[in-house]
Amino acid sequence: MTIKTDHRHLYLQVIDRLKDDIAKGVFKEKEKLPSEFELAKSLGISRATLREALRLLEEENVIVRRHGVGTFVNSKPVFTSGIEHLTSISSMIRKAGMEPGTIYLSSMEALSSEDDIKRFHCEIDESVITIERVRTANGEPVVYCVDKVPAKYLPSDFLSRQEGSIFTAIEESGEIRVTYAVTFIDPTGYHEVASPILECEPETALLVLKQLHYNDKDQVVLYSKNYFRADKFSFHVVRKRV
Amino acid sequence: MTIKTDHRHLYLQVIDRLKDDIAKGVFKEKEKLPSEFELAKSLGISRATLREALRLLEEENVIVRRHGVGTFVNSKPVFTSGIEHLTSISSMIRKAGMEPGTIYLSSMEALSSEDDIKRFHCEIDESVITIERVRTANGEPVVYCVDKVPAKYLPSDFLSRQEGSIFTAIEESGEIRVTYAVTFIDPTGYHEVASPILECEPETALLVLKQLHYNDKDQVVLYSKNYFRADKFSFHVVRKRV
DNA sequence: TTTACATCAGATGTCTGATCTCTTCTGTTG
DNA sequence: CAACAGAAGAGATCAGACATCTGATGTAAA
Repeated sequence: MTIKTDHRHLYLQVIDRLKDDIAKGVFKEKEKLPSEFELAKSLGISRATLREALRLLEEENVIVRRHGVGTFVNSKPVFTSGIEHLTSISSMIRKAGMEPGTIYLSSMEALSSEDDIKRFHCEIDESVITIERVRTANGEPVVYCVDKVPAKYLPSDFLSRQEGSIFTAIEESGEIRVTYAVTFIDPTGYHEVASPILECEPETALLVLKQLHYNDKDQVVLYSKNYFRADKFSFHVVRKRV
Repeated sequence: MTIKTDHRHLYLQVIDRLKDDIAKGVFKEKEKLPSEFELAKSLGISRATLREALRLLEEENVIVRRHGVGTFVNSKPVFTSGIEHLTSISSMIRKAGMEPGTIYLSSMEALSSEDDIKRFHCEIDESVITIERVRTANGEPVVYCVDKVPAKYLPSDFLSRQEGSIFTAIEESGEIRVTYAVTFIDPTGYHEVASPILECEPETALLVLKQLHYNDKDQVVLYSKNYFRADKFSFHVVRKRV
């Protein structure tokens, strides 16, 4: 029994536990999973709860269940870093085996523009913070980021910090949690601002991801525009038949 | 009672039924859903089965459940046409209010190349069909498509048809069903083959989607490379926090 | 009047244990 | 050897109970 009691729902903890076990190799590819009855017993939970977890793992393509046969671990834990998962740029760079870095270009605070009001559904006299940064991989510039966030969502001392993740700063108070984002994908050839900053030739294509980050109340809390060097980054998506 | 008995699992039928009801407006936005007990009773199923369906609907963001409060219909059925759903180019064009068309450039049948063998896990002497087409919207070229598919997956008379969806042709026999695809997103500036075909200037950016289509046995049955005019198409993704 | 606390009803979360149905294996029979 | 019947094991579904959370309401104290 751990000190820190996990207050999240049980089936979510079970999902994490099973994913961990699969990742650690406790359960190997194909076959392997014990029957629901045994698995529930060994996890110390009821079969009903285990089944809720299994159903979601099946939906995520982590496992496959066959009536009357058993539950199987799906090999290929590949696509998990696809664009449909919201991950930070830092972790993407780190996963590629390189060291992420950040160069702050500018921060400014201004009253909300017409676009801001539309985006954030905020008041006309609200303060909105705009931050420009360049993300680097092993010291080389790879992404140019422009982030906009209403000042009320950030700690008051944020502008003076000049470092740290905006994401983390927003969630710092504990009142806001970014749960999902809608990303618009937009290829660009030469971009007069981004291309020089990223030190790339005019013929190097850029991929622009415009993202609206939402909290659990479906309010936009962060708008970011990221210019990726297409020759350095690769994105993929798993598309499901509907 | 309908004649055709539905042999799919019960919880899947329940999901469809609930989605239908929401679409039809039987259950309106927010609030509305009866308690699990009542809903199960009115659907003639057990609460456990209903809960399996509800859990998946929650995962799909169709509903929201709050412990001790109730189950609510999530408004905004918006983003459903995002890139994470596998839809045909025709339907994308039609949804934009334009008339889709197809121009066949070439079809050829050849023995598998080294790449083909790697992609399809096929034999070295197998026949692979390559089809080049241009998709049009209101007569204007917007997408250049190169599709590759092992001949064994297609009806023998396919090459002589010169029309119809490759997708449909593959599934025609009833033995194969494409269940999902993995799409790699790749922006390009000028492309020496695609750009002239799409009649676009060198500075018009292209978005290349390379897709591996899988059947339910996780075999690659179709590889397609689609060049979209970036000024005509827009893609978006809903990214979930993990 | 306002605030704080206790209580309660109703909803989802979890558990137990049983039955139903599907798939696979195995042994019998012709 | 093939066809069929049965058994065993697994997931699918069911029925009902209890646990826990949330929101509303009533009541007493400030």
